[in-house]
Amino acid sequence: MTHDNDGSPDLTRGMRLLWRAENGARRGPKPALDLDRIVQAAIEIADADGLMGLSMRKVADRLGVGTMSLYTYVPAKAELVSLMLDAVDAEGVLPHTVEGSWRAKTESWAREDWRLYHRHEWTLHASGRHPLGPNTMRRFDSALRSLAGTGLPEAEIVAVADVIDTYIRGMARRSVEMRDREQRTGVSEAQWWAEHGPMLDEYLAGDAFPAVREVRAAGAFESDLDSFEYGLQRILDGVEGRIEAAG
Amino acid sequence: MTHDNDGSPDLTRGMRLLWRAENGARRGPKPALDLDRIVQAAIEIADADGLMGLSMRKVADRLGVGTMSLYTYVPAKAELVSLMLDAVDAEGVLPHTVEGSWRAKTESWAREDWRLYHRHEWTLHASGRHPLGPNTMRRFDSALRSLAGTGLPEAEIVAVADVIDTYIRGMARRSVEMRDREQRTGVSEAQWWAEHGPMLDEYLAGDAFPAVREVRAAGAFESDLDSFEYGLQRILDGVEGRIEAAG
DNA sequence: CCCCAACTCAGTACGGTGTACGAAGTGAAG
DNA sequence: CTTCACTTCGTACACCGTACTGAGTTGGGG
Repeated sequence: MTHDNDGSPDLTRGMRLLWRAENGARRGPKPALDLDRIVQAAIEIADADGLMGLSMRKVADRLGVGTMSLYTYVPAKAELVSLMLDAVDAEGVLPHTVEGSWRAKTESWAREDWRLYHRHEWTLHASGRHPLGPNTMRRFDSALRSLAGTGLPEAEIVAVADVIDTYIRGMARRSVEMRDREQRTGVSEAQWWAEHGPMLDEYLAGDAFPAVREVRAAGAFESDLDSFEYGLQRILDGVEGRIEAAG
Repeated sequence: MTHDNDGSPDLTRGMRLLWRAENGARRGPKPALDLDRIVQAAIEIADADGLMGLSMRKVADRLGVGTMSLYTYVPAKAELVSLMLDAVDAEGVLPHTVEGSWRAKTESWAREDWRLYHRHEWTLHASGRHPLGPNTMRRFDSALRSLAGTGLPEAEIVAVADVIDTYIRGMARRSVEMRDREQRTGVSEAQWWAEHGPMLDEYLAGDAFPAVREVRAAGAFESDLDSFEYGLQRILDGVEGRIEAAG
C-alpha cells in the first residue's frame, strides 16, 4: 500500500539494506538507533528465545524505544530476519583459507556450518531463500573456492555446494530439535526410549514391520554412529568419484 | 497444568492417538465427530493454505462445530499435526515392493518422498521429530527393507535411511520455497534474476568474490542440472562404495 | 536567518492466533 | 431416577505483526 518515489514496488529495498546501500537521510532528527544495533538486539533475543520468541515488541523493549520506531529502519520483520541471517554469517572461519585438499577444505566448511547452526538455532527455522547479503556471499564464495581447482564443471561445483549446504541444514535441524526437546521437556533421549520403547515394541509385535524389528533388535537405534559425519563422508565419496572421472 | 488420572504427565497420549488406541468413551453423548474427519479437514486446509494458514478455528468452521469442540478429540494443535503427518504417509508406493537392485528401490523411495513433499508442502514446515505413527512406520520399514540384503551393518542401514531422508527433506524444502515464492509474488526465477542480477553484479564487481564471479560468468546459476537428482546419485555412489567394501 | 519539508518517534487499534476455563446439555450405568 | 462422565462451545486472555496517524525534530534552500 505504501507507494514509493518512482511507483515500482520496492523489490530491492531488502537487498539495499543488506549491503548497507541506503542513501543516508538528509533532513529530520538524528536517528537514535542504527541498523546494526537493532540486528544485534534481535539476534540476542533469537539466540535466547528462538525465532518464535522474537517479536518486534521485544526488540524495541530491549533497545528502549517504541515498537513502531523500528519500522523506520526496517520495512518488516522478514527483512530484519534477513539482516540477522547475514550478520551471523560474519562469524566463523572461511574454508578456503584452510590447508589441505579440496576434501579437507570442504569438510572444514561443513563442520563450521554445523557449529554455526548449533550456535544460532533460529537460523534453521528461517526460510532458506533470502536475498544474498555480503557476509553470506563471502562464505559462499569461499566454499566455491574450495572446489575451484578440482576440474569439476562450474555447474557441478555449484550443485555440490548446494547439496552439501542443504544436507547440513537438514541434519542440523534434526540435531537441534533433538537437543531442544531434551532440555525443554527435561526428558533425555534415553528416557524417551525407556518411556515409549515398550509401547512401541507392542505395536511392532506383529509381523507388519520386520525390518524395523530387526534393526531395533540389533541395537541400531542406540548405535553411537555419528549420522552427520557418516552422511557427509558418503557425499564426499560420491563427489570424489566425479572428480576422478573429470580429472 | 491439566492433571490426569494417575498423576503422571501424559507423554504417551500422542502415541495412543496415532495408533488409534484410545479406550472408547463409555458415558455421555455420542461424539459428533471422529479423529479421521478432523485430520482429513485439517489436511485439506493445510494443502490449500499451508501450515501457517491452518488454525483450529478454520478446522472447526469447515466441520461446522465450535472451535473448542476439537479439543475433546485432540489435546493440542501439535498432536493434530502429528496425526496429519502420519495420515499423509499412507499415500504413495512402498519402496520394497519395487523390482530391482537396492539402488533402484532406494531411488524409487527417494523420488516418491520427493513427490509427497511437493504434494503436501506443509509437511516440510512441521518439525521433523514426531511420535512415530503406523503409516510412517510402514514407510520406514519398507525403506529399511530396501537395504536389508546389502550386507551393510544394521547401524549403517539406519544411518543411510536417516541421511537420505534428511537430504530429501532439505532439497524439497528448497524446491517448494522457490515454487511458492514464484506463485506468491508472481515473479519467476528468471524475472528475479533480471531484477536483482544487475544490482548483484554491481556488488560483485570488486575482487572480493572471485569464485562467485567465475561460476556466474560460466552460467552455472542458469544451468539446468537437476540438483536433487545429482546429490541423490552422489550419496548413492558413496553408499555403494560402503556396500562393496562390506560385501 | 528562518521556515518548512523531510524525517523520526510512538500510541492506538485491528484482526488474527492457541487454548484455559466453565457452563450447559447428553446419555449410559448403578 | 439419579448420578456423573463425557461432549459441546461461548467467552476471555495474552500474545502477535503492522497500518495509520499525529506530534516532535532538524537540516538545507531561499
